[in-house]
Amino acid sequence: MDYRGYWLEEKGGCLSVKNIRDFNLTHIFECGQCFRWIRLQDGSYQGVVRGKSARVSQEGDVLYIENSCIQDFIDIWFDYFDLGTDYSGIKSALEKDPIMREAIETGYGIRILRQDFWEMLISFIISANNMIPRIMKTVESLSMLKGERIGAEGQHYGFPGMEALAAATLEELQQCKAGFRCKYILGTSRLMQDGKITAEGLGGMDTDGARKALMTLPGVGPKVADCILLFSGVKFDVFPTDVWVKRVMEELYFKREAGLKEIQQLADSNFGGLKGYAQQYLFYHARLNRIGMS
DNA sequence: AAACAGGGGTTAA
DNA sequence: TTAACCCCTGTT
Repeated sequence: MDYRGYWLEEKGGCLSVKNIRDFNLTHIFECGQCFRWIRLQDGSYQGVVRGKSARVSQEGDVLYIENSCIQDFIDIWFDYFDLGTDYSGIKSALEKDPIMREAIETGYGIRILRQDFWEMLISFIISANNMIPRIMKTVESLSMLKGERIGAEGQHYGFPGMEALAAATLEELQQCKAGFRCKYILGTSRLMQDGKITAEGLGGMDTDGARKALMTLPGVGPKVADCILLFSGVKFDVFPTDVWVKRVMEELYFKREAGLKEIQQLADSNFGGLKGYAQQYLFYHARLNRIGMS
């Protein structure tokens, strides 16, 4: 059947989605936005989304989702993979700049996943002063520790809810190897229980107000706040600047060392409201080509 | 084999 | 503005 320009078929418990454009699973899963998708030997990816485990793969303009059905596509995948957004338009708006043009060529299939706000909040607290393989291990063990068993054989775990983490002890959380970040996870979980900070609430504020509100939570500084806003789809006019983005901006735009403030200003004047997307293309480009190293 | 360097945001001083 | 925080990986 046709659903908003995509052709859907169910075959033997596998859903195929035809006519995907501006879409590459490697670009999407390796651009630093998510921590729960693992690349398997055959190039497919295994992950957990909204309390369900899934395996996805891609051949050209067809996306395959195992153990999924048309209703799941309508309920989950269309939104999760941001399939209602025209990335060709975003890319051509950004491509006026020759440096961005090259970054987009590298990561042409990037999409910003619409991930769960709570999961992003905790995941990016864990990401501070940390590297991706370790963040993935910590998120996984936190899920095994406090999340619910899911999957056909119960071999996977959903991301733990706010109540489960708020009720944990510091000693319990230390098992997931988050180190000094454990006290931030616990502190933020307990503060969040009053329900004063929500994705909807932040979405209604201006971007700077939303960032400041998030920064009242322990373990959330400016970079982590911007990641949370961007990767949960609350705000797209943020430019999370980690070491890789700093390096790529210095190497390609400034041709010198640059401070965080001037990087933010340049991103704003060059990319405007699309700077969140620009950051993703630049991050992927920088990491893949090790820009700014050596 | 054991010791050490490197990586990486936020917080508190 | 700068040191301390924690743990894993890679190198000596």
